[in-house]
Amino acid sequence: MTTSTFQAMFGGMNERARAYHHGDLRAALLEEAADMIAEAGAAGVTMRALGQRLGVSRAAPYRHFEDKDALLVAVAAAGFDRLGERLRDIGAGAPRSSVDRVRRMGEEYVRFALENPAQYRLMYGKDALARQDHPELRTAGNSLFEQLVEIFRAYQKSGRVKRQDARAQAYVAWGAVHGLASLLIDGQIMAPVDVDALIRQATRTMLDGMRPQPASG
Amino acid sequence: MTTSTFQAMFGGMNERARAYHHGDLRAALLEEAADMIAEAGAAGVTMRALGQRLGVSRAAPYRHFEDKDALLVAVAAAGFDRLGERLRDIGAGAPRSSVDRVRRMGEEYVRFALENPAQYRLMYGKDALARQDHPELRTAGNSLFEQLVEIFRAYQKSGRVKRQDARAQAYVAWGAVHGLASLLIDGQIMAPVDVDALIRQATRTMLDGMRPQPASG
DNA sequence: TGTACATCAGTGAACGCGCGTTCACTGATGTAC
DNA sequence: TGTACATCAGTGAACGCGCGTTCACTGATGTAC
Repeated sequence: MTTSTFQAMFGGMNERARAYHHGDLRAALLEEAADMIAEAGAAGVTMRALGQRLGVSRAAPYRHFEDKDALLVAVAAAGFDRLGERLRDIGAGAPRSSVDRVRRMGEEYVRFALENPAQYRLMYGKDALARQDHPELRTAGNSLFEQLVEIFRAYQKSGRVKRQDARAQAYVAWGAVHGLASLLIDGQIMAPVDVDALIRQATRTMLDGMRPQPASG
Repeated sequence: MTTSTFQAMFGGMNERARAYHHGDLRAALLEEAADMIAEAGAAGVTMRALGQRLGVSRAAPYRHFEDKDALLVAVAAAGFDRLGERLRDIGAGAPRSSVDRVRRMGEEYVRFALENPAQYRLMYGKDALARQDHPELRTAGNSLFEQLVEIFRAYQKSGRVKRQDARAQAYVAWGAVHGLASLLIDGQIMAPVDVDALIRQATRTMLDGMRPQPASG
């Protein structure tokens, strides 16, 4: 049974992978864990199932990660990197107006959450707090936020946004997209809704609210 | 040991409560569960500890709630009721401008979450989705949202907000306060921040962004 | 006012489950000479 | 080119834990007559 599972899983791989040593179990663990998270949430990841799915013993993952938490931290950190890259790509894309660029980034942020709900929760949910003592995760999360602050700092130069503490602006903007993303992935916003339109409206509202206002109550 | 715990817990209560029958175990369970949630989150509630803390056997709670989920549903529903009441109180308070009223409601919403983080998560977190098949919870949640939609419908009459789908506006506003609340209670917004100022800025930005705009890009 | 009885709200012991993790081990690999 | 050996990455069995829940039971309560 172990043999057949093994063959089924690695039949297409090179000889090396078939051997006693896996080849690159660490990378495979990260990938498989990300898949399990996508399928059943972070709580659905068990070290036992993880080994089994890779055709490896239960104890094998412990050769590569100190414990389950360390594994989840690595997956979450990878998520921060991916999201950061997607936002950077938009910033570096074809030249557009600065408002447009920031708005697109906000929309992209929500889209990332919708495409990777469980991983997003892993990155920003309450349990992420308990993992803040892993420096790897803290760094990844912080640097993504600093990226956001930089965006607002640059944005202020356009005159399309109030000149005030960019950090506070970043928090407000982050709150808006994070809130919409959370409501959507947690099933709080029900069926007959045009999600794309809602995302656009939310980011637009937030940016409009940050524009320098003519004197008015 | 059981005896002394019992006396310690009920020493101050009337004779009835000391007896074999608890008196009002159902209400006591709800209250104690809410306390446990506040202390250790919803995941920290165990049926065993619950019984023990009330000086009652492990099995006793099952006389009043079909299972653990039913108990949590009841606690969450109570949360919706409390939050709804707090928002209604503001609406019914001393007359103010309509902007001011809505802004205060937004701030109150975030404050509720900050004061009851674990219960708030229970109400709106991902596991709430799995409990949507309990009609009690669904109703409580929906009616709070409808309350929010009504607020925007009334608010539109003031001319201080764009006349458009009040439902979509409600989602956007909800997203903004929910996002800020979530970031705060999940520890994503770090220390040197004036939380009250941030809450004010976020609700204000959101409402400013909803104002009818003079023609402009 | 007294009694039989149905019903209700407890008890306490136990079942069964899935989990993270550890342990002594063994096979494979790479390297020094 | 061959060999001894250290090291690394696996194995598989087991430990121990806390949990939700069930079960047969018993004491307390309320009610019909």
